[in-house]
Amino acid sequence: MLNDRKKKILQTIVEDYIENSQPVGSKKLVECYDLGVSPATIRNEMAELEEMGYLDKPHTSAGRVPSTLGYRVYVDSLMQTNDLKEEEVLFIKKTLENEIIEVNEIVKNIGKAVSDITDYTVFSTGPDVTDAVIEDVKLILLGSNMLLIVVLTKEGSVKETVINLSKTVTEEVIQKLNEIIRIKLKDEYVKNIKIDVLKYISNELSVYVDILFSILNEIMKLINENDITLDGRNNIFKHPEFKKYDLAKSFLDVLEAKQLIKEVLQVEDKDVNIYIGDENEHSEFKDFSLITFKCPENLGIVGIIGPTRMDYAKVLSVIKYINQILKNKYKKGGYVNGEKE
Amino acid sequence: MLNDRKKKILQTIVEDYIENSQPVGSKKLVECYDLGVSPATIRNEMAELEEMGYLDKPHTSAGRVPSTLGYRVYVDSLMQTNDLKEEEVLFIKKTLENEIIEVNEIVKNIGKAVSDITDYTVFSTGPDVTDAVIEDVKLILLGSNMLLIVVLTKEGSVKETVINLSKTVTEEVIQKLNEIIRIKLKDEYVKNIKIDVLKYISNELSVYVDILFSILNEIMKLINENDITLDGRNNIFKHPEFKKYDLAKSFLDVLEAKQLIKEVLQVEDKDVNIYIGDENEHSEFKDFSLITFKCPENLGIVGIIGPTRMDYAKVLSVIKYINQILKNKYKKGGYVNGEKE
DNA sequence: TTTAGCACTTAAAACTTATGAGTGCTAATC
DNA sequence: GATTAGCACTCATAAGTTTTAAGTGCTAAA
Repeated sequence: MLNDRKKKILQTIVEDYIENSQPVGSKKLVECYDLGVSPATIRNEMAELEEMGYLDKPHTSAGRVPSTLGYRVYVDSLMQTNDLKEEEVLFIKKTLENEIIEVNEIVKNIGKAVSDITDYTVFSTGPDVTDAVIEDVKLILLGSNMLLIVVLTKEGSVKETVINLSKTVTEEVIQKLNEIIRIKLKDEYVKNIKIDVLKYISNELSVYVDILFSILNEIMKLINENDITLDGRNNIFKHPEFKKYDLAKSFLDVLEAKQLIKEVLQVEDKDVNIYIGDENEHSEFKDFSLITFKCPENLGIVGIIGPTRMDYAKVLSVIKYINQILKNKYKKGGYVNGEKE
Repeated sequence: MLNDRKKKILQTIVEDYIENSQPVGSKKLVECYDLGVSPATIRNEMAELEEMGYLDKPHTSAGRVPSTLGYRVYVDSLMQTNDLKEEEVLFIKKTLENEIIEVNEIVKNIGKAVSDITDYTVFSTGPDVTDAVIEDVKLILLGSNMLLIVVLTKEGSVKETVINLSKTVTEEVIQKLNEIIRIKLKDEYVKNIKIDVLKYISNELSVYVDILFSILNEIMKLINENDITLDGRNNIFKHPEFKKYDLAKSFLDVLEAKQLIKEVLQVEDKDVNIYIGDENEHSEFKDFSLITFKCPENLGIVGIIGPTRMDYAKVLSVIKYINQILKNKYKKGGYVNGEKE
């Protein structure tokens, strides 16, 4: 479909534009890159590439800019990932070596590393809870009417919350409730825990049925919640397109829409997905590009968001490297309760 | 020092500028406000006010703008707080009525209410830990080598963290450690807990001295940490001065500097402090105004940050009202373990 | 097929000229 | 003496104009 020269030209334009954020003209292309033909030839090719939909022209006398389709082709078949710089490798290693207590922290470290190295904004969320299996539930009475609920999963996630109890209960009652809940929920897949299971549990114990129900309710909330961590929020200011007030504002507004971000991260597609500009399903993202990365061993999902003129190759190189580290480190089925299995 | 007319003119200029963010001229002043004199007279007065340092002139043909000193005088002696609108009163009441489980949530609710009503950015932090008295410490073994540490204070704050244990320990050992720690720390003022106390505790138990020490260490960290909550981060976009890219950027950068914000909130001055522009000690704040509000009954501290052209009267009215509600609600010495004492 | 040459396009930058809001001063008025 | 009408002056902003330069597309020659 595209001859080699067109491919080369398209690739060069995309890469130059990503680097300099300036429309690329035929003359510059010939001068800076070794293409072996004259500007006129390039112009002819560029005109064809534009007609085919791979390039856009901001206006007649500007150079060319990649279209969404142009980026798409670049990302799918022209781009190549590179080895990271030594300091980047070291930085990632160091960040991922931070002592990890709880499985959700792994993805937090990843998010931090990626945002620092790429200069983009990164959001991340821990292991998918619906795949999780409950390991243990602990109820701890604090004072006379606060209850700390801790849910542990086999994957090593620890989730806690504190609730108010509607009436005062004794340590013994709590222990009994805890025992019941533990027996019923231990080794259960989170996705299988439905309201009727909870009803069944609460039926067994009629005196404290209201307390039990509110505890179970809270447990449901806990295990189904997945917090979003945001890194490098202000990194947008490092990219010239965001000097436009409105774009910066809409970007920052998107970051605040946690629910939206949750949805966007829950893609059931490949492990690494790239959504360029208006390829994004949600219109709020149409001026940005999004790369999602599902970490191996269900460690979590990371989303990198930046301008459509994003350094896709760089981001993917980083992801690739991190993916490899994670695979080695957490090879055999995940990270459980603070140690490798 | 300032005659009544000058006061009236200064007040009117400040208020008009706060409302419209446009330099105020003599003609407009006479037209819109009932001053009873001609523009020429106003001009003479304004020239004097400028000479005295209360007004600034962006340029010859612009109107006047309050200087820091002008705002200062306004805030100190000209401004009057107003009753809130009914819907604002209702909104605050509703927000503060949210079920509160833990004492730190009160100030979070306050922060949210203030940022929603004032359209400024608000940060908040819970009760001052150094005044706190430890109520209880709970150690809960999760799996074989994760330990959940919970510290309760008499004030009703609950702080938790999970640590990795360097070696596997049994439930019994943890119980024993917990007992020792509880006895030593219960009813102790946080500010009195020093390293030597901890050393003394750990000396009593020599076998697990390293584990105990890391637990104590973590408890120290926990009780001395005070998280900052941020509300209405993107509210800055509601104020025209932040259409200037650089100002918006520096504002958002300040918000990320959590350590700086912590310092700024720890003022040991009055309960309500107003820092206008370059009155701020930290140069990062010199383009903004900051109002700090120390909630009654040591519930926490709230900081409201906005442009120097901030609606001080509005913010103070809101603070005043909230202060009154809090005083009534938590009258007798605070909020303990989920209920009023 | 490639390219030199050139007329054409156009955004952005650099000037230029209004416009108008606001001032400060002077001299007349209350 | 305080106030104000009148008016020349200032200056940022907006609007309009010209220049510049980067880039294009087309034609005809290589």
